[in-house]
Amino acid sequence: MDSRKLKILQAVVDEYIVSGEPVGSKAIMKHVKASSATIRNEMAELEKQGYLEQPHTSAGRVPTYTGFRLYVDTLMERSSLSDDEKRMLDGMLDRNASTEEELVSSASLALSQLTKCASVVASSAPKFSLISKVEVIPTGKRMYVILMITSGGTIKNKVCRLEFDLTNDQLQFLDSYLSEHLEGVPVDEISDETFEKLKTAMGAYMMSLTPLLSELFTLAKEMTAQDIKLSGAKNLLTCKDFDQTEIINFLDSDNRREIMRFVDDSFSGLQVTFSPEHDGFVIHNSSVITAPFKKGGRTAGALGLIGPMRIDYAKFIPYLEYFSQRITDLLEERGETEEDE
Amino acid sequence: MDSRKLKILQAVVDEYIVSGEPVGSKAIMKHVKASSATIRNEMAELEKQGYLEQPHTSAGRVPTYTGFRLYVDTLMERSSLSDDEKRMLDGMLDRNASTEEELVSSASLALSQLTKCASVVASSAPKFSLISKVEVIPTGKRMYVILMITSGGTIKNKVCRLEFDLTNDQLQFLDSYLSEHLEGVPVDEISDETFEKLKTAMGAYMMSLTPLLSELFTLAKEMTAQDIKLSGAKNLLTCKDFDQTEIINFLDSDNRREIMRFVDDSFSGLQVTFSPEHDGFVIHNSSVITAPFKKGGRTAGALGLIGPMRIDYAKFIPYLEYFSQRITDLLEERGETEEDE
DNA sequence: ATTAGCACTCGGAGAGTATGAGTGCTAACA
DNA sequence: TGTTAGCACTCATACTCTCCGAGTGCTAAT
Repeated sequence: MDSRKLKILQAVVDEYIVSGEPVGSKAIMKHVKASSATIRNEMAELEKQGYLEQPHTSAGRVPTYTGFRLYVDTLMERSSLSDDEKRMLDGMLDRNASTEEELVSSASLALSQLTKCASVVASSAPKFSLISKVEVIPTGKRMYVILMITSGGTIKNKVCRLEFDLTNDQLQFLDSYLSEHLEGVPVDEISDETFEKLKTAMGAYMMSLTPLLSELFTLAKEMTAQDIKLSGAKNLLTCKDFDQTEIINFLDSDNRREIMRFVDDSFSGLQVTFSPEHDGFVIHNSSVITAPFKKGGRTAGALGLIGPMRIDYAKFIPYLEYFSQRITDLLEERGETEEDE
Repeated sequence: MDSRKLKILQAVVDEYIVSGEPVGSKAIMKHVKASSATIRNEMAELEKQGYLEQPHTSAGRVPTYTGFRLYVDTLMERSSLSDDEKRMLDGMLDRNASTEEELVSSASLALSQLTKCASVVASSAPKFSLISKVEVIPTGKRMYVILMITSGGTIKNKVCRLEFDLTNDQLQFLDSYLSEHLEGVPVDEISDETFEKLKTAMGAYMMSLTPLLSELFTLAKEMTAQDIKLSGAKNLLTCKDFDQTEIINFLDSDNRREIMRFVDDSFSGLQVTFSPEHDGFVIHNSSVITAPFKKGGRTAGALGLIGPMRIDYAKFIPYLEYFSQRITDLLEERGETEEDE
């Protein structure tokens, strides 16, 4: 493809990103040394090739999804971060966060504030992390709390209401059995089979303990479930590129699944995807940028940005990259002092 | 005040609630035996008295806040629930909920779905509940989890990252000290003084344990903090009586405080308040209905509904009352089988 | 005191018009 | 042959104007 045509396409996208309105041939003259007539001819061809489109006959051109794709993949010139910017981004990260989750959340919050978009954190299920503690604690009559902690530092608990109170015997047996057989086991190894095995191992206590075990089992499942957290979702509402009712529906729906779909395969590296590439067009006219972060050498999750297709890629992609790099670094630092996991 | 005038006011409000548009004199004729001219005269007077107002000269009348006040306080005819309705409401309540929180949440969710409004739950801080368990659990290097459970069944935990690892001695000492001196203590008795006392009691361990204690202390504070949960907030966005940007701002702001303000004094009984009565007009044109529920004879929280001023009071107030009654009953039933608290 | 009748008001919908940004095409030019 | 100036054409947007009708207040009759 003609190099001038590419330049024109780039100019159209650049211009469209800042203005949000169809771009005419005259506006392009600032970027490309050619007359408006020439540019018009080229734009007509770019339209035939599917990179641009006209909302109506007498309007300027708007990049199509294919146009954005090309722009992001090869045309765009990423701006690199100034030291000032780096300092600012660093300042927004919560370095005192005591958990990985808090650290990543702070990055997500910062992103959503800086970009006025929604930001998402997908903590990949720490499948490789081990159960470091399981405990059943009686609280009030017939009420029990199951507590589970992993080596990764995740803590979850579940309240369980039984039909009958447990005897001390039962409780002690359960407690010692659980600590002996579950602690040190990778969370993702808790399967239906382990559940069955556990049940039979209870022997005479089986009847009374089964409800507790089943709760314990679902708790373990929740542990391995990939978690997703959205921040700044409200920003999407005020973004005029989106259809408000569509956004409301999106926020209403349980969007975890929806989001997961297009965050999932981003774990290998920075990635930009557009709504036509997301199954079922979750939000029309949107794009998603994701960057993975690592922990102990393995991808531990991803940081994402959900915004309109005309988001300022050149500026925000570096933000995202910087955050994911810093998170990786910080987790590394910490990892050195914790040998388990 | 003239009885016919009251009837007319009632008719205007009734009509306005269903239509959402200014009500003309002709529409009132269906409800009041009088000619449109008579009704017009009366309406003009009601306007002078401040109960009605006209958006513009040639439009019908809209009730003012004062009009709504009078309507809700004395005019309105509450519909009573049919058996079918009761069954439906019962069905929406999660009777298997293992915690009070889950139970009340299910009611709140149901309310927001039925009314297409936002619903709020304010669990009054269970000040009278006791700490039934405090535990410090090591997880990974320098990482500790503080776990606190109250007799009411609330569980909270906090991750704490220390500068140095604790010795077994320190940990054991802390654990036994905490269980001895904190378990059985009402959560709201944990004050700055207890914190100081705790610190000095640590003796030689003080230096190393203080960070943990301070986290423990904030955890206890969080326990007594009144909690508020909003469901169906999105409904407010689609409600055409509200200014969208105002709603977005409201959702953006940390609305707990805002909401608390007008839920707080509702703990004595069912109550309807209007936005002009809420400090700072949190949302223009809104009204809030709240109903308290009890536990062990004491008010334990309130269920609330946030909607437009033209919400269907006659229908929804009974819903709210029914839910709060059922919750009170269910908590009572459970209370009987749990003697503590 | 109530009501029928009437003139008046005013927001909102619809039609017609002007504007101007932007196009495609043609013909001239380097 | 690729580029450009010029021009006629298109069409969304904004604006004005008019009409309509729901609803009012007032007056005079009941």
